[in-house]
Amino acid sequence: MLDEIKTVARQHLATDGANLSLRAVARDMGMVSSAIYRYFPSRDDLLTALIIEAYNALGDAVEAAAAGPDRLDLRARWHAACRAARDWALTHPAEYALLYGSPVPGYAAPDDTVSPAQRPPLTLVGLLREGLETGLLSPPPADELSTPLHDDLTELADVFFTGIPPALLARGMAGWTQLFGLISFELFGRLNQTVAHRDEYFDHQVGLLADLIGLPQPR
Amino acid sequence: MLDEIKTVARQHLATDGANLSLRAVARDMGMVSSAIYRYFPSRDDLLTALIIEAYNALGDAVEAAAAGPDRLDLRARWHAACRAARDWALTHPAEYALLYGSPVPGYAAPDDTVSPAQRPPLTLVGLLREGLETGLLSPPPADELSTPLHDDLTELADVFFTGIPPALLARGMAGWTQLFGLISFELFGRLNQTVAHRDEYFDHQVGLLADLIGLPQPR
DNA sequence: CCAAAAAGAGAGCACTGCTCTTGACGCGGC
DNA sequence: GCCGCGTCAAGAGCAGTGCTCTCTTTTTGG
Repeated sequence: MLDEIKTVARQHLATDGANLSLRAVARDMGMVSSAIYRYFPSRDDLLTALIIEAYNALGDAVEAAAAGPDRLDLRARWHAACRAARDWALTHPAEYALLYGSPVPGYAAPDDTVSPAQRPPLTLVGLLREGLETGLLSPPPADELSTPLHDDLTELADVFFTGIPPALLARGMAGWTQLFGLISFELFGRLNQTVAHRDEYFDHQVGLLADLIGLPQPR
Repeated sequence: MLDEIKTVARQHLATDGANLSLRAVARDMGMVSSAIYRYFPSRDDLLTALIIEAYNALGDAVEAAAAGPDRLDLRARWHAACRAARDWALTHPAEYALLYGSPVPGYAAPDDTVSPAQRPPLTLVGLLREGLETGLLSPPPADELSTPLHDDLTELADVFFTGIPPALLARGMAGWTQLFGLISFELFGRLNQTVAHRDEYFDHQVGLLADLIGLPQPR
């Protein structure tokens, strides 16, 4: 029953975006609107459930893609992970917008969402750690960071990304940011009448970021 | 009168986001809701007016910042333009979200918005053109692009960015994308409990992008 | 088989965007 | 002076929304 509601709600998400209507969902299920409130105490709780599911679906896709290629071919795994994120976003645009679009006004994401939300960036940075451990990836010079930023990122590394030097972490975050920007621009129509070959464009930009991070070229 | 409505609407935008209420705006002005419709035929038209104003405000800020430093110090101008965009976004978060957040469901941006929307990226790419003309910037190797992407970008350059070789244009677009991603992540709370020194973080990431684009270090 | 628990139905409140009709002003021509 | 006309605002009304409350039906368990 919970699943049925979520399924119908996902369909409405595609057309109505974040302001989907509980009453419309109820109508589609042949129920009366008040009956939904037995399962989800409020509309925001329904949204939260959808958000968590979406984060996990995206996380599954990215993690699976990153584990696909040869473990030592970091560049292939980086590309695969990025493509998986983009593919998921293109097939689930409304859910992606819910996750990474403008925050819904008046909606504060509860704590249950933060752990699923961290899965995609964690896998990307996981590639960096593996690169360091296998010696395939050499960290950028440490002196390129200002002191306060250095401290911020070492602390961040201690909590989430153990063993990543701050300068490399900054570049990893740049990659994650850029990946998000690329997908958002494409999805939100910023590439319309601009770039026709979206796949090639995306791959090229992801490759540029791989260069910036320092991922080695395949031999 | 039009201006007064827009001013009040901007205030509501800050709290209610994209789904601001015409009736609430009218209440604040001591009018009845139907009177607003004499000035804006629909809520979407009000949104459009706000969007155009916001694009122009952002464009003004970015253009002014890019013209501030020494004309030949491309890197300083790049940093200034990026900082201006971020500053504007931080002081006008709701309007930024309206421009670059998830598209409002059911709302299609009319053609009046595309020209103001192009001002920020045009100024950024304008820096690249000046760099080429003054010889301060050397374009990346042309063979790093696949053929279809090369064709796309040369065509795009012909229309909007005359004189920019496609490989450089791709890097400029990467910069624009990254700038958008950086601001969005910060504004949408993705840096909470992660990076404390936001200014330093932003500057560092913008510097990384400047490196990728090939902007020369100041002497 | 019958009581207890769970699930749905329905009415209602305050709110939304939007339309239509009605009434109040001010201004120029006769 | 007064009549028409265009501009403005007001009010009622329609269909929709999230949410709460009460009441009835259905299902379940001992």
